[in-house]
Amino acid sequence: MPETTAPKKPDAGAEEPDRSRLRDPEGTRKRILAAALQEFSAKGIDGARVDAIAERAGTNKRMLYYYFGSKDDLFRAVLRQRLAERAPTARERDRTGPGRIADLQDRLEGQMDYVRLLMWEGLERGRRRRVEQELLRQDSLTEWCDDVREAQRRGDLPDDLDAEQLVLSELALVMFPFAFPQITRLVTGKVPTDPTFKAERRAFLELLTARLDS
Amino acid sequence: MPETTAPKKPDAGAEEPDRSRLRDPEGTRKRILAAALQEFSAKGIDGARVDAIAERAGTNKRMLYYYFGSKDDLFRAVLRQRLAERAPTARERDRTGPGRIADLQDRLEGQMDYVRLLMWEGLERGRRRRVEQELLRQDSLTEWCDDVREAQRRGDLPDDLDAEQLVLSELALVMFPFAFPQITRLVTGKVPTDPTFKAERRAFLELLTARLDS
DNA sequence: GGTATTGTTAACTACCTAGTTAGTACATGG
DNA sequence: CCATGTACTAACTAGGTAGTTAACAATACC
Repeated sequence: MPETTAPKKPDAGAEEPDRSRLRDPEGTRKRILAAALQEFSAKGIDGARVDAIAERAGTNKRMLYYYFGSKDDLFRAVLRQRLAERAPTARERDRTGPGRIADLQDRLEGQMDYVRLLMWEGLERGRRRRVEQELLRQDSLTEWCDDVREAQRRGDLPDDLDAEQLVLSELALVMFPFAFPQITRLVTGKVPTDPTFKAERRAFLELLTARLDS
Repeated sequence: MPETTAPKKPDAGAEEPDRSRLRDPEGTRKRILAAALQEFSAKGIDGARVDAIAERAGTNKRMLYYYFGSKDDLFRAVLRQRLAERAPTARERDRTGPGRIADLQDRLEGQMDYVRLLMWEGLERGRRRRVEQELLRQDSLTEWCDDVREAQRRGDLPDDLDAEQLVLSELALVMFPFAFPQITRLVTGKVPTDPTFKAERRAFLELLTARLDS
C-alpha cells in the first residue's frame, strides 16, 4: 500500500532562496558538527536537543543519525574534532618561559566553547575510565611535563616543584575563570569575557609567574 | 470499612530500622533535600530525574512538588542550603597564613558534591545575572579579599599582587582538580580523590604558597 | 468527637525526545 | 537512459518526563 503520505515533489516553479547544491555530503557533515559544537557547548549532552542541532545545521534529524550513530556518538565526534584541532597548536607554544601562563590564557581566549566541552566531559561522562582521544591528550600533556622537567634541570624553572602538579596548576589558573564564571563575577565583579578582566588577569598571571620562577 | 491499603502502624514488635513516624514533615523535607543534593550533584539539573530523587528520599514525587515548587526550585533550594551550610566555616579559616591554600584543600576534601553543584550552576544557569544567595556569597568573598589586602598592608602577603585575582587563583588551584578529574588523571595519572594525589597536591600547594609569599 | 488542616499516596496526563520508518531525489557508471 | 547506491526528507513511534489530580490519612484544634 505505497500511497500513504506521498512526500511532496520539488515543484519546478518553487522559489527556494539559497539551495545552491542539493547534495553536499561533506558540507552537511560539517554543518552538523558545527551546530552540535554550539549546542553541546551551551547545554551539555543532556541539555542539548537533537532537533535543535538539526535545525541549526539546516538539515533534519535523520541526517544526524545517518552520519553519526547517536546523540552520544555525536558528542564524542565533536569533542574528538575539537581536541584534534587544538593538539598541533598546543605543541608549538613555549611552556617554560616567563610569559607562558599569560600566553596560555591568550590562547584560550575565545575558546570558552572548548573549556565548556571539557567541563561537560568531566561532569557528564566522568565515570568512564577512558576519555576521548586519550592517547593524543596524554602524549601532549606528558610532553609538556617533560619540557618542564628539562627546564628545571637547566635551572629555568624552580626544581623543588613537582612538574605534573605545576602543569596542572597552570591549567587551573587559566581555565578556572571560564569554568566558574559566577565565582569570577562574585570575586572580581567582572565576567571572564570582559576585556578589562582579561587584561587584569593577564597582568596578574605575569607577576605570579615571575614570582614563581624567581 | 476503611481498610483499603491500611498504612501499617508502627508495630511495637516490628523491627523497622527507622520507620518511626508515619508523618514526619521535617524529616521528609530533609530526606528530599539530601536525595536531591546527591542526584543533582551527580547529574545536574537536566540529567537529574525527579522520580529518582523521590525514590531515593523514600517518598513519592508529589511530596517534592508539595514542599518545593518545581525541579528548578528544588535545585535552587539544594544550592542555597549547601551554601548556607558552608558560609560559617568559611569565615573561620585563616586566609592569609602560610598554610592557607593547603588548608583550603583540606576543607574541600569530601566536598566534591559542593564543587560539582557549583559547576552545574555555572554551566546550566550561567546566563542568569543573579546567582543563588548572591549577597551571602559576595559578602563572604569580599571579606576574604579584605583580609588579603590587610595582610598585604601588614607585609604578610606580597602587595604587588591584586587581592581579588589572588583569591580567585587560590580557589582555582584547589578546586580545579575536582572540577576536571579527567584532566587531572591525564596529567598526573591519578584521580583527584586518590589519597596519594591529595597528599602530593597538598605538599605542592604548601611549597607554592611559600614561594608566592616570599 | 467532630472537623479543618496538613501530609501522603498512587495513578494520571500532556507533552517532549531520541531514535526509526519508509519513501523520494540525485548521482554515477554502464 | 536505466540501474544501483548515496544523500536527503517528513512523518511517525515508543518510551520518558515534569508536573497534576483526587482521594485519603494523620494530626491539631476546639
